[in-house]
Amino acid sequence: MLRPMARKKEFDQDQALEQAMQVFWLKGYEATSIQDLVQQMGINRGSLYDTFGDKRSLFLSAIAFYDAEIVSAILQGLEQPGSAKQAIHDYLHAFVHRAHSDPQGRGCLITNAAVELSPHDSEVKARVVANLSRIESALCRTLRRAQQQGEISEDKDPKVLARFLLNTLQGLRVITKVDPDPERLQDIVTTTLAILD
Amino acid sequence: MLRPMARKKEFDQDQALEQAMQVFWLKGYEATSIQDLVQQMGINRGSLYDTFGDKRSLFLSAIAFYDAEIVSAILQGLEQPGSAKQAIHDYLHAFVHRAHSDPQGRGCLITNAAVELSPHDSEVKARVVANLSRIESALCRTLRRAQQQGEISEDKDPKVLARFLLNTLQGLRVITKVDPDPERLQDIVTTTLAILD
DNA sequence: TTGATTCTTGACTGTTTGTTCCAAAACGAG
DNA sequence: CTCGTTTTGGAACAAACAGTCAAGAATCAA
Repeated sequence: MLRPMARKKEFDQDQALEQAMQVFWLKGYEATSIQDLVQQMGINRGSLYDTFGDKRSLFLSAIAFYDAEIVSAILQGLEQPGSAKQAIHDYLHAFVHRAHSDPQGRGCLITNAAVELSPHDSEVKARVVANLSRIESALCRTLRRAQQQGEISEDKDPKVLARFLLNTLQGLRVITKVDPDPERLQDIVTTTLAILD
Repeated sequence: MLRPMARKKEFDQDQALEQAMQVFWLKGYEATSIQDLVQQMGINRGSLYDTFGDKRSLFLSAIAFYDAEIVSAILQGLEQPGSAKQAIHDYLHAFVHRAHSDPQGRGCLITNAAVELSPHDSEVKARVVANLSRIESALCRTLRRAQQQGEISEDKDPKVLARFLLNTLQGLRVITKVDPDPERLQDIVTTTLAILD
C-alpha cells in the first residue's frame, strides 16, 4: 500500500541555504530580517519556515553549511601531501589574499557568530567551538607532520603552536573587517610564521 | 539679561552613559532595545532621546566612553616608567586575567562593534580604527622604549611587532568569548611573547 | 482522470521595534 | 510668589518584526 507521492520542492534546498548563508555572512544575525532572507533565497516565507524552521534554526543550518563547504575546502590544502610547513605558509598567505578580495568586509561567518551570538546562545557557541576545534586539530596534525619532516623543531609543542596559530587567524578575521591593508596583514603573517623557525 | 536657569537634570549623565555602555557591551548593538537601555540606565525614554539622541548616537557615545575610561586605564600601564618589556608582559598577562574574570563573555566593546557593525556603518568603523590605532601606537612606543633599554633587539621593526601584538589581542578577544580556558590563553600569550626575544 | 498528498503563495496576526510628543512637574531668577 | 524654561514620564505612533495559516496549485499513483 504505497501512498501517492506529492509534488517535489520546486527549489534547490542547498542553493537556497547557500543564499541564506551569504546574507547572514554579510549582515550578521540580528540585522538580517526574514524579508532579506526570502528575497535573497528566492523562495516564499511559508516555504522558508516549512523547510528550515525558524530564523535561528536556519542560521544554525547556515553555519553547518559554511563549515561543510567553505571551511572544508580551505582546510583541504593543509592535508595534502608535500611539505607540511609550506602548507601552513600557503594557508596563511591564502588567508591574506582572501581578505584582500573581500571588499564587503564579511570576514568569517563563524567568527562573526562567535562575537555576536555565542555569549547568549549556547548552541551557537557549541557550533563555534566545534568549528574552531576542527581547524585547530587540522593545524596541529600538520604541525606534527612538519616535525616528522624535520621542518619544525621537535622541541616545540604542536598543540601550543596550533592554539597560537588559531588565535592569529581569529585576530586577522577581526582586523580585516576594519583595515584590509595587505601590507599590515603581511606583517602579521610574517611575524607569526617566524615562530615556526 | 541672564536667562533663568531651569531645573537641573535629575540623573548623572556620565553614570547613565556608563550603564548604556554596559548594556551594549553585554548584548551588542542590534540585540539591545531602547527598553533594555532605559531600564538599565534608570531614566525615561524622553530623557534618553533628549540627552543622547537616537540609539546609534548613544552607541557612538558609549564607544567614546569605553575608549576614554576602560581603554585609557589599561593603556596607562604601558606608559609607566620601568622596564618596557616587562610592561608588555604585564599587559598581556593582565589581559588573560581579565578574560578569566569575565564569565559573561562580553569580550571587548570595540572588537564587538568592529565585527557586528563596521562593515555597514562607516562612522562606527572610523571609531574602531581610531581606537585600534591608539592601542597600536602605545604598543609601538613601548616597544621602542624596550629597544632603547636594550631589552629587545634593534633589528626588529617596532611597527611590525606592534601590528602583530595588536592582532594577537584581537584574536584573544574572540577566543575568550567562546573558550576562556586560562591554560589556552596562557599558551597563546607565551608563544606571542617569545617573538620579542 | 481522479484522489490523496504535499508544496507554494500571499495575506494576516500579534508583538516589538525605534522614535515622537505633550502635559505636568520641577526648578532658578527676579 | 511668579514667570520662563527645562526635565520628566508615559502615552501614542507608524513601521518592521518573526511567525502562522488557509486555500489553491502541482504532483504522482492508480
